Amino acid sequence: MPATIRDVARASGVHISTVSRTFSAPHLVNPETRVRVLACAEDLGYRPNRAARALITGRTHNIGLIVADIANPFFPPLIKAAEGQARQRDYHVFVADTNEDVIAEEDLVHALAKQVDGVLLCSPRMSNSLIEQVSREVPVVVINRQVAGLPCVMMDVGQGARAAIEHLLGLGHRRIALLGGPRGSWTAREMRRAASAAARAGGAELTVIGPNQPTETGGGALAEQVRRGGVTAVLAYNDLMAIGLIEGLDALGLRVPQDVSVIGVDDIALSRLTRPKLTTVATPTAAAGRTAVDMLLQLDSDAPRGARGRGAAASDRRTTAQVMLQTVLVVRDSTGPVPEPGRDGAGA
Amino acid sequence: MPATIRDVARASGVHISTVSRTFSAPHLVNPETRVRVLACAEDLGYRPNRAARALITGRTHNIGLIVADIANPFFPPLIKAAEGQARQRDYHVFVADTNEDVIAEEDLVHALAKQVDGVLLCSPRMSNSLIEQVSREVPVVVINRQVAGLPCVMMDVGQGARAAIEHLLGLGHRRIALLGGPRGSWTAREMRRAASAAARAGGAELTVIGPNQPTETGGGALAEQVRRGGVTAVLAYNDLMAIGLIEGLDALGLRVPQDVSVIGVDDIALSRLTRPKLTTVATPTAAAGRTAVDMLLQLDSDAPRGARGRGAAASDRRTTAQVMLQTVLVVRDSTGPVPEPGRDGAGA
DNA sequence: GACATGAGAGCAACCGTTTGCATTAATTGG
DNA sequence: CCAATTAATGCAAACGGTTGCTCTCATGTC
Repeated sequence: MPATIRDVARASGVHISTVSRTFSAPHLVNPETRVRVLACAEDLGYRPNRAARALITGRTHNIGLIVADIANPFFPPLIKAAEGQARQRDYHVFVADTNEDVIAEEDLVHALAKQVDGVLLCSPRMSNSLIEQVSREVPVVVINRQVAGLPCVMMDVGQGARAAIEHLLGLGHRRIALLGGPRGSWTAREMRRAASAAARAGGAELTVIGPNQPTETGGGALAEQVRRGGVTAVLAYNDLMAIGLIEGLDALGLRVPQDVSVIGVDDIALSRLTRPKLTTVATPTAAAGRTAVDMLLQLDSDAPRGARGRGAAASDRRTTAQVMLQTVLVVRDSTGPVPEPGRDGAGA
Repeated sequence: MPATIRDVARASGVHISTVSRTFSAPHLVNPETRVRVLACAEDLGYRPNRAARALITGRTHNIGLIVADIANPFFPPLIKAAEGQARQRDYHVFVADTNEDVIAEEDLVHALAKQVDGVLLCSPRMSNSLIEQVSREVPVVVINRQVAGLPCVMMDVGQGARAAIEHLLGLGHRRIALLGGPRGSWTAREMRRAASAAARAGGAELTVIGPNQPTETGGGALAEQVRRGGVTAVLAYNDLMAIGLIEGLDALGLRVPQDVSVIGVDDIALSRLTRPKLTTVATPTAAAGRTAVDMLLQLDSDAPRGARGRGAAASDRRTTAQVMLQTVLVVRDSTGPVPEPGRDGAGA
């Protein structure tokens, strides 16, 4: 069985409180004593029991990260960044996956609440009011969504979508489709708003198809619909859907970008590997992960010990930071000039 | 602040031990009392504090899952399967990522040890002796590696590699390269052994290139070397490397499968999306995840409470299960007949 | 009617830490 | 030389649960 603080105390001939202080408040113990205690601890392979420590300090030094789908290549870079940042601050990240399921999401966050000091909700699918309720139980930072009164880190997909549409307009496209994201996604709503506005401003027609599953399969399934729509360009909710769509279009004999231009969002590693290489809106996922961890830890150090919950949490925080990270359009090979130039009267 | 067991006891007019039993041993409390307690608990939003419970029961109901690289698409399906299986058994999975780093791996497993009931070591890069040492501290199930005396779940990549080589032999290839995996990988060693044997048996020449980083970049970087080697077929350590290699070969003007045949391992979702679609050895990752969780939980229920560690753990377990899961070769479009048939005198 | 039986609930010790307070010894200032 | 301070340590009460034991009844048995 693992050595406890008592074993160390016995071995080094001091009281357990001295051992405790040797680890959590070294300046309070005599250097000589300290080295002796440390030696004994080392000797016995002692490691403080975090659960016991958490019980009394109220700090587990763990943070939870809930993502919609760990298999979606969008998330891993964010997860890694968060883990790295947390590790630097002596925290651990526990990742959990909801399978894009609202129920599982709620269950998980509750289950996690008690064993972490805070939760990062990444691309949550649940309702704002549910999120607010959760935030009363455990400190929360929301990623990829705006929730009033809660700390959020968002990526400016609105601007990204606008840039994408303008890029297409510049290539002469006037009939464009938007492949919508999953129901409940804030990002999907933002994209839709921005894309519609940009299309309208440019005198183009934007057809919205969705909501959809944000996967290759989801994208591939829409190929037929895209063809029937007679559009010359498509902006997809994410790269995965874009890639699936290209695959699907290919099966229908439509070439990208000769027949149809396709733009994705996220700039996942994969988008550089497919052929054609994907034009996409790059989102700063790693930065988002790091920022979110910092915000959560900040929140956490502000909160007086044991003062969690009881409604006050969300409201009386002096400044509830909301960070918007910039996106950038990366033009690669999946977009090109509209097939029959001038047909819509754009140029002349 | 969250309601504690005492609040519930007060509200329902019983002793805390009765509340405790209402949750952890319902049959010991009078049905009437039980419903009253449950009602109060519900009312106060009471949820047992897992940390406190863990302190005395020695069971956290969490299991740790340590993977080499969460961004490698090989892992997510395994993670998801493990999570699902665990959830069914009322356990939670905490995923952590080591970045293919031996040091981080060791740190993580130690940090996790105290807050979980067991650890799943997936594709560990550390030495066998280190793994054994770790297993003395916390129950461990090893995935994707064989460690004597420890429960392991492996995938039969040896057989897979053999099948792959034989497939290539059947297509007339006689000069084949093997792109090795990362240093310390058991899978890489197994593949190498089996592939060498199969090649020798078929009268072919096998060049081993490696060890390498098991990523697209790692694979892409080897294109030049593959060309110089003058081989007509390549078996890569995994799909990611295979895909990277194809990309790299393409940049050098070599076509797959016309000029070079390429086979990967894993059958990640992506391998169906690239062009050409990848021929690959499918590994039963989801099954591995589920099996590993079951084995760990089994282990855990065998162990008498608090009897962890002290050297006995590994040795006196009556049966240390070692499971080998089958792999299967999936032939797609990245393999084809050798360029100049008969040049090596195979057919006639 | 005495007695064993068992169900239901309470009591209190315990899990491994942290931490406010009390105690002691050594150091400083006047 | 005494009082006041400070440094180092010990003491014991928490934290939020679980569980072996004890106690009280109500029931069933002969």
